[in-house]
Amino acid sequence: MNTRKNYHHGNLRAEILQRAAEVVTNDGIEALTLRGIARDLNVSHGAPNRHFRNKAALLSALATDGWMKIRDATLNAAEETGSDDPHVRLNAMGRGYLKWALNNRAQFRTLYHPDVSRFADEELTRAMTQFGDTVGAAVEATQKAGRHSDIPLPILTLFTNAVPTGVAILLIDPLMEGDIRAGATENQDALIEQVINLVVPIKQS
Amino acid sequence: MNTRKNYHHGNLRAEILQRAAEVVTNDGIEALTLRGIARDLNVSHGAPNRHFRNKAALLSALATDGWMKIRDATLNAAEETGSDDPHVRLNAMGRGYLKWALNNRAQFRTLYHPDVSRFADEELTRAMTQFGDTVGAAVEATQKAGRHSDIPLPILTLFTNAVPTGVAILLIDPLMEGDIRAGATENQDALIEQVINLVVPIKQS
DNA sequence: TGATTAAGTAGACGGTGTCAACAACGGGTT
DNA sequence: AACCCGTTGTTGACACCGTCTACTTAATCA
Repeated sequence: MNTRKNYHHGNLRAEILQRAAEVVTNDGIEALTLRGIARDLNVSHGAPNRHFRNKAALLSALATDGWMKIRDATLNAAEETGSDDPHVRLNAMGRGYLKWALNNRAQFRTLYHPDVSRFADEELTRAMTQFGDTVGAAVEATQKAGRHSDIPLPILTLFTNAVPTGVAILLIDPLMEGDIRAGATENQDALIEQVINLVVPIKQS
Repeated sequence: MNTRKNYHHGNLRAEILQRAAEVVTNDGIEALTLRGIARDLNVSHGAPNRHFRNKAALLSALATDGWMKIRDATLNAAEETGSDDPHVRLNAMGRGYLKWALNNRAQFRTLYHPDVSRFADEELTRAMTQFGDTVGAAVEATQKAGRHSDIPLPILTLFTNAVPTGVAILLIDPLMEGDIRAGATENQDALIEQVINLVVPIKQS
């Protein structure tokens, strides 16, 4: 489609990232290949190496993007409540996280993929840290407001994080679909709401 | 060590599985290679193909073994309580699951690895179903005993499953170790106990 | 204009999974 | 005992992959 005549591509790096995201979405991480992407972009097989030191770096960039996006989704969900009740906000964050994960399954998978985390570069760790800080602060706020005030904050944070993470992984795994028919899109929102309410119950005021 | 003179190996399939488990444990899934295993066993590079149709089938067998082992660990933990209180039993199951996962990190990772679940064979799905049934029954028992009796059983099951799963994945991910220093082995048991108590509180009698 | 550097190309290398053709073994059947 | 035949292991080939190096082209800037 892009009948460029330029020898220089201009923004190959961005196009590689976009195409990689498509491939991961359509065919999964295991189908991602540097040479394949180069072919898709009508570019020589060595071109991607100019922009990504190796395949792990590409994966890493993809995961970095994912962490930033899921952080945005989480934060936006909190803002959209228009409330300043920590419980209401954290509850919304959990739902926002889960909704994003279920609507971007392939990219979500990259976040916890072994090939990614093993060779994480600095950008990736920073993106993860930012996400962790964001939800960490929200969890702390709920505890100060009285939620499980008797247990250590790190434990409460771990628990709070684990539920959306675990639910997303269970629901996304194709093998589980048989067991959990709740994955159907119709009642997806209801499912999310009910399961998140178990972690962060909204106080009746 | 095995200075076999036989042309026929006898139990090559079992040895491949064992060696594969070692490799995964030591160097991770991404280091697993059919040819490498063949080399390690002093066998031609094509030999493994007689026992596993392709690499995915080997991974699948590994995951099947993992599901059976983690089910055993879970069931044993319940038995060792010597109690018939559903809450006590389910609580112990959660701890047994988590302990097994943290002590067998590499194999645990195979359970949710994308390359595995995508090409699951019948054995694997059966092993997963058995695990699911086991904990599903335990969860149902707690609900009948009064735990969250107001919400649908599938939701409660999903939630109960998600916590140990999510916690294990978060603690195992090498990138998280910075954030969650609770992974240290000394207080690992205490951590497990506290986080599981948040999902399945033990009734004071 | 001319030099320097970034960006893309072309070819090679070793490694991998998988397949097909072949060879060795072992257990029945006669 | 001789034979047959299916199982298991071997060998060689193929296509593909990631990565490296040397080369070429284009763009920038003094």
